Amino acid sequence: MTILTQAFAALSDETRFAVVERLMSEGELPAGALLDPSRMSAPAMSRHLKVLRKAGLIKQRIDGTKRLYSVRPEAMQSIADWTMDHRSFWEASLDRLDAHLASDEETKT
Amino acid sequence: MTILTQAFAALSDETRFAVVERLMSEGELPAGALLDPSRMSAPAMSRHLKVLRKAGLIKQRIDGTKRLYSVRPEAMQSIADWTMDHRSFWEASLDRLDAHLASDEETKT
DNA sequence: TATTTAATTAACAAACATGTTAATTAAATT
DNA sequence: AATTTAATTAACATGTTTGTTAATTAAATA
Repeated sequence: MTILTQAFAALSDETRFAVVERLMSEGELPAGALLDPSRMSAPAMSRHLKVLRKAGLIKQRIDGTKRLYSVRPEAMQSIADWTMDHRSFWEASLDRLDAHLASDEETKT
Repeated sequence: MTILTQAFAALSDETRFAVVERLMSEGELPAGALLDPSRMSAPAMSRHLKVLRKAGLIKQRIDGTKRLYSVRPEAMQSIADWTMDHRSFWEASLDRLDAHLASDEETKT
C-alpha cells in the first residue's frame, strides 16, 4: 500500500473521517474528548486512532495519562497535491461540461 | 456512508487507484484494456470497476460488447474541494513549519 | 501506598472485502 | 444459426475490519 491509498483507507470510515475533521477545526484533543460513549466503546475509538496514526494522518502527544491527538498537515497536503496533480484533467473536463450547459442555455434563449 | 468516505473507500485499493490514474491520463478505456491477466482475473477487475462506479468515481458507456470506462471529473473535484475547504488548516500549519525550518537555517548562518 | 483516571492491548465474534473458477449474458463474426 | 469475443453475475473460500467485553498499563490523586 502506498502513502496515498493508506490515507484513503484511513479516511474511508465515517468515525475516522469525523475525527480528522474535528481535529482540524478544533485542534489537538485527547482520546476521551473524541469519544461519544453512547455510540462506541473506548477500545473501538482507540483502534480507530491507531489506524489514523499508522496511515500518517494524525500524531500523538503524551501528557500525563492523556493521549493528545492532532492532524499531521503533511498528510492532508499530500492528498491535496494528488488532486492538484490531476487538476488539468477534471478542470478541463468540467470546463467542457460548463460549455455544454452554457450552449444548452443558449438553445433555450 | 457519505459521498466522500465512499470515494475514499474506492480509492483505498491499489488496483482501483491505478485504474483511476490510468483513466485520467489515457482517457476512456474498455474493461479489457484495464486488465493485466497475469495479475488478476477478469471477474475480479469487473468487480473493482463496479465498486468505483457505485462510488461515483467512474462512469460506463456501452459500445457493442465493450464496456468503456472513464473518470467522472465531478468526483475528483469533490475530493479537491474537501482538501481546499481545509486548506487554511494545513497551509497555516505548514507555514509555521516553514518558519520553524527557516529559523533553523538562520541559526546555522 | 491504595485508588482513581485515561487509555491501551488481548481475545473473540460478526460482517465485509477480495480473490478464484464456473456459469451466464449479449453483441459481433463466420 | 453456430461460434467467438467481451464482460458480467454467481458461488464459494480466505483474510481483514470493526465491534464487543475483559484484562492490563501507567500516571495522578487522596
